Amino acid sequence: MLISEFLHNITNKALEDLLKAKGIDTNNSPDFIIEKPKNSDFGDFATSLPLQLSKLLSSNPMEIAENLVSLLPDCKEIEKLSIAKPGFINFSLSKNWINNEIKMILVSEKDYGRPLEAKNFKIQVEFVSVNPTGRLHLGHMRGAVIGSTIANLLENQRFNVQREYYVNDAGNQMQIFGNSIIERIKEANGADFNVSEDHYKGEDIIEIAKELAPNYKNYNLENVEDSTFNEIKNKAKDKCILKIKDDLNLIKIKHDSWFYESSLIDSNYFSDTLQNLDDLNLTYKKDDALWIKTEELGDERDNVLVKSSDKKPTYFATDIAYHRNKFEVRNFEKVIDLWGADHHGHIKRMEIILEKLGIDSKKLIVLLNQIVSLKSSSGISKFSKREGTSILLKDLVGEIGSDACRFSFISRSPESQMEIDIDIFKKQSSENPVFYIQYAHARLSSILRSSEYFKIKFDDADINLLISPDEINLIKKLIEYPELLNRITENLNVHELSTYSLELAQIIHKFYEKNRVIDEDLANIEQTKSRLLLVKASKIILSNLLSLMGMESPEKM
RNA sequence: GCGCCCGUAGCUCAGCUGGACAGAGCAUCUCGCUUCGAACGAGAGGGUCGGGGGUUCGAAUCCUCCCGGGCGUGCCA
Repeated sequence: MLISEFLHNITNKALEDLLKAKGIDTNNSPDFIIEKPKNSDFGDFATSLPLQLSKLLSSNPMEIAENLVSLLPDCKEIEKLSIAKPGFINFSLSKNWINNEIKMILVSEKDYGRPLEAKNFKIQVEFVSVNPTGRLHLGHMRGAVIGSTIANLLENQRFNVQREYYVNDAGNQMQIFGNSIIERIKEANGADFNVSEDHYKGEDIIEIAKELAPNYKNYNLENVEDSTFNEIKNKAKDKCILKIKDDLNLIKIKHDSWFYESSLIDSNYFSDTLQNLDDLNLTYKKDDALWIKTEELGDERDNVLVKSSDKKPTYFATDIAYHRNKFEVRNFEKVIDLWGADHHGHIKRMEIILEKLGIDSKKLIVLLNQIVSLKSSSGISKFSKREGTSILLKDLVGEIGSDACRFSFISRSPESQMEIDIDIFKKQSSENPVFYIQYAHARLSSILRSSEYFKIKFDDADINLLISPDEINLIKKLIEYPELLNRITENLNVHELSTYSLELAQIIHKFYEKNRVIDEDLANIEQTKSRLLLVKASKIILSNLLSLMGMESPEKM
């Protein structure tokens, strides 16, 4: 159990006792939190419960605080309880308990902060899911990095996690993609070509077309037959997906599952879903199209499921089938989708349809990240795949590296709007805070190498010798780690990982500057050993963090 | 117009379900390497938390109204 949970439990017990003594129904007891105060003078944890109770008990918060404290049990975890104006209770943890945590870090290593047993709970994290109509660019990185970090974290917390990429290969964009490829093949083969407004214009498209061109030298591609069109489109799609996989690989992302939109149609699961909606009396025909009655379910308007023009399903229609499949066929107990903010209007109608299909929509969690836009001296421009004006992921990673890229996106909360000035972005990458964190790791590694060189064994070191402010600060920061992981598992705010990493690195650097670890004077060997223990524990936590964020933990830099 | 999101230091951003003096990095200005890595540390300056009301013992955080920006409001995805 987390220490904050433990403190909450005993405080809650004291609260109930207090209310009973006053003859108040315990059902009225307020929710309260145990939190870490910003100022460490106020102990390791604190609660403002007495302030919250003031009205209910109609008495002075300071008195309530005293009463509550008197009702709290003596326990080995707590060193000191105190009250502070205007009505806080402050908890200081016992040295003994803290020392045990440090030992736990050293024993558990990668498993520190993880639950002991695997959770039998299937979670799918679906992220990236960019149309296979070109390579990934800067605008796609945000969701990719956040999604992969969430998946890493949930896996770390022993959920049964599947990382999925949804391949939108059945829609209109694929037709445009196919047409674009064919024009570029014609171009590559020296024939007349016609790249218009509606075509994808990026270098990546030209590259794919060039690879395919030799196979179609003797084809007349002017009025191409459906079969040939589909053949070319599919070959180009496959090549494109391989390139997307290469791109993802560059930023340490590997999906477990690639789910094709086309498979929903081929397997008749899509038509089955339509039938299902029809059975629920949710669809109707109008203007030669098939509509769904989302307005009466609370959406802004009704939506089209099957288009009149080509009798093909809309994105929304196949997405209903896709999400139904996640829950009904594959039995995920929770699904986390990472979408760009331009999809936010899509959430509500998806949820109401899921409910109609008998699926608890709370099982679907959609995380929106705000769209990334490019800023330059000429103003703000958008990433446009169609226009090919984006900055390719592979180029950016090649220039500034995966770790700096990942950190830049992890460290911002998803709802913050990013207007990236690419020159500043690149410049900041060279001095990216990730290097500050990694440098701390490299320094710790260096110390441990020295200890091996001097053959200093410190398994039996005495943690009680760690008493300087820098050492205490470091220890306190380390034992926050399980609380951090627990919190992010709940709120999915992975940018807290980056904030914590920076704080930890800072404390490590301060500790390093002021406390020489390896003292060559043998009279101080016990202190050397205890500090080595702390160094090792710090390195474990730092390395775990970097690993969760998908970054390297360098032994040397 | 309507809906959702955002506005915190010169710049990029944190600030965890309201909590105890508004933070970090970069940039600017000082200072510190004969000892484990100076990709570091110590210190200084810099903010009416977009603005006005309100709720509360307490508001950057909640409510409301303005201002400014993003996204959505397709038989695109």
